[in-house]
Amino acid sequence: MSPTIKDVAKKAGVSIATVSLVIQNHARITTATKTKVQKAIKELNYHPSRSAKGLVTKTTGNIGFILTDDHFLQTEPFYTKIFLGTEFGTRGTNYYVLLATIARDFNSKDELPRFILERSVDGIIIAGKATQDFIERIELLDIPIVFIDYYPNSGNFFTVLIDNINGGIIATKHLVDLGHKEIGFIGGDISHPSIYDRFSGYKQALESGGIKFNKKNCVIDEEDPSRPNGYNAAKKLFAQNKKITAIFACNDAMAIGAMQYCTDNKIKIPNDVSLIGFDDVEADIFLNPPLTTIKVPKFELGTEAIHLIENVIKNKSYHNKKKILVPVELIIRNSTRELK
Amino acid sequence: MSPTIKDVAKKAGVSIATVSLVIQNHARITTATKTKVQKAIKELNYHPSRSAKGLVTKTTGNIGFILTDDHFLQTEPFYTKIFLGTEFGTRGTNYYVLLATIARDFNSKDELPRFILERSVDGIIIAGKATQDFIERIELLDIPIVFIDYYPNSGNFFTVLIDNINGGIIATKHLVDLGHKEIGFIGGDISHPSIYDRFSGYKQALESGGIKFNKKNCVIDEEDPSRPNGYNAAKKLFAQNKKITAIFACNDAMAIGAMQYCTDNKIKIPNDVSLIGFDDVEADIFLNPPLTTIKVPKFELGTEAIHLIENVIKNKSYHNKKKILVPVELIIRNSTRELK
DNA sequence: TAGAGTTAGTTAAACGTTTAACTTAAATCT
DNA sequence: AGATTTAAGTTAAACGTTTAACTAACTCTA
Repeated sequence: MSPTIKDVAKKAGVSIATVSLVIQNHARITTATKTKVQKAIKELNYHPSRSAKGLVTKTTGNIGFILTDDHFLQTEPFYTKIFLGTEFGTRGTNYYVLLATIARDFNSKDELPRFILERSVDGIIIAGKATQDFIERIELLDIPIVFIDYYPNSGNFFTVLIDNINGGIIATKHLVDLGHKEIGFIGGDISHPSIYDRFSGYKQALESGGIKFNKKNCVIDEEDPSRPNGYNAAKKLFAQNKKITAIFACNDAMAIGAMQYCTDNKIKIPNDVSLIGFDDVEADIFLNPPLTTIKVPKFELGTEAIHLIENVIKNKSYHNKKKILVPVELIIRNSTRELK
Repeated sequence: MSPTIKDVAKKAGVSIATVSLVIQNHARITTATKTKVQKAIKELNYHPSRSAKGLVTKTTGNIGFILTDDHFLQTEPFYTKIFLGTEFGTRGTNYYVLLATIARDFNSKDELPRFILERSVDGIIIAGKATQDFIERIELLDIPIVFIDYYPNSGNFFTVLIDNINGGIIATKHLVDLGHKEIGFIGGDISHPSIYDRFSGYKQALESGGIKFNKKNCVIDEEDPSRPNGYNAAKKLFAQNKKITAIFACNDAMAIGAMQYCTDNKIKIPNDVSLIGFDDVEADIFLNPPLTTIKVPKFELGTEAIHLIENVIKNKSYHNKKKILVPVELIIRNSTRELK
């Protein structure tokens, strides 16, 4: 049987309360007894029982991670990386993270994830878009929530966000710096704050570069930013403006689709048109040519979310909701080049 | 505050023991009181406290899922799918699954995953290869273990496996049926039972087809089955035998690498050579041409593992270790064709 | 009809922590 | 020196379940 706090107490010659206080490194304990107890803990290889602790503190030590199921059907393991980041982020803590997927179109008929119904989590992280219906039901529960790469416009939530505006700016600026003037933007799901912000960055950089924004250079009506939609968007874009010499795709999936379109239509990248994506997914370097993109530190988004929710759980009172912005980085590969 | 078993007992007019027995649907309870209690549970929206239960039963309700970290750096989300399958598999159960990654070269200096050290799991699932060092340390712990897509040759473990031999057979038979005679095999990490078995299937099907096995048609010395290694293996293969008309790659990643090699060297697929992979990853359908492959039901591997470990946990005594074989399926796309 | 057996439910202890309230001894103050 | 404060640790109750042992009410059986 595993040793309990009693065994430690006996071995160290103190009461179990003292052991408990040492574990929480409470100020009341002298360093002398502290070391004594710690020694006993080491020697017995003691680990406190989570159940017993949970019973009295009414905590579970778990954090729920929620994702819409469609993300796992995608080729690009974007949110998977983020999830992995959360797992890594818990290493210094006493938390475990529990994953659950919900339907992309979660609605009133759907059940909440089991760990929520059973109150098996102390807080939850929602990555990517979730339906309003879902968010509203979760909010009623009075459980700490942190969003990643999304925030509902219905309130002021804790969120960790990609610096999409700046990403949009540096991506576009890169093209401008290369001498391009007719710079297209292709995007999908423009109502998603991330896509919207990338588009904003695009417009800002254009303006800073003295280039007038032109609606004809934009295709933003695709339903979501997937490869096939990137293909379609590229087709539409060239139909709207034949003189395009550079394209900024709102993410790498669409960029890959656009690249496919170009290949199919004898448009050489980067000779005829430069192409830049956003996200930096693994597939990028296997493309022909390897894709220039904006690197999103996916892993970090996860670790930041853990730190944030930890704080939110600790200070329930801490109500000045706040957003954490994770910086992005330009990765120049071979799909962009100077305009001749 | 959440309702407790006491609230339910009071509402139903029974003792808390009765409520507990109803929850476990113990035979001692009449249907009358059972329904009475269940009604109270529903009305109060009662959910038993996992901590309290865990404290007395010495269980945690968690299952650990262990994966070497390199899998998450790969483009193909193979094990991610399996993990997701386990999550799905727990829906009918009372388990949660906790993910942890370990180093690919885990050795004596490395720490075991936290949930193991803290005894926060009732059983663990190990997906893919793990070092002998890791497995040995885990075994000492006397905790139920189930392997997925791997098994150490040091013993007789519970495992859920892909039917790799049959997969190798049907893949090769497909090529044989198309009239190919000079059929290459490219593989990496041949010491991995999955790769080894696919190779066995290849040889068996060759024999059944009346084709003599030829070492010159095989490249099996790549370190692991990745895209770049697929590229290299294809190069070696053609260097060994120019007359190859079909290739069976041990997985899709290598097939994709091989396809790249062919493209770079003006070898047309499927006109000049037919190519078949193994796994059926998302990327396959975006390839040019889309890849014929053997579909591995990744999701199912996960759900099967959950069912298996559930049983192992339940019947600790059940020691006739057993293997579950998950069937595979031939998916014909455009990378294979009849030999002219 | 008494006694034994069976059935359906109850009682109470136990699980391993945390923490408010308490104790004791030492330090500080007047 | 005696009273008061402070410091460091202890005591004991509480958290919400499970389950062995018990009880009371029936049902048989001879």
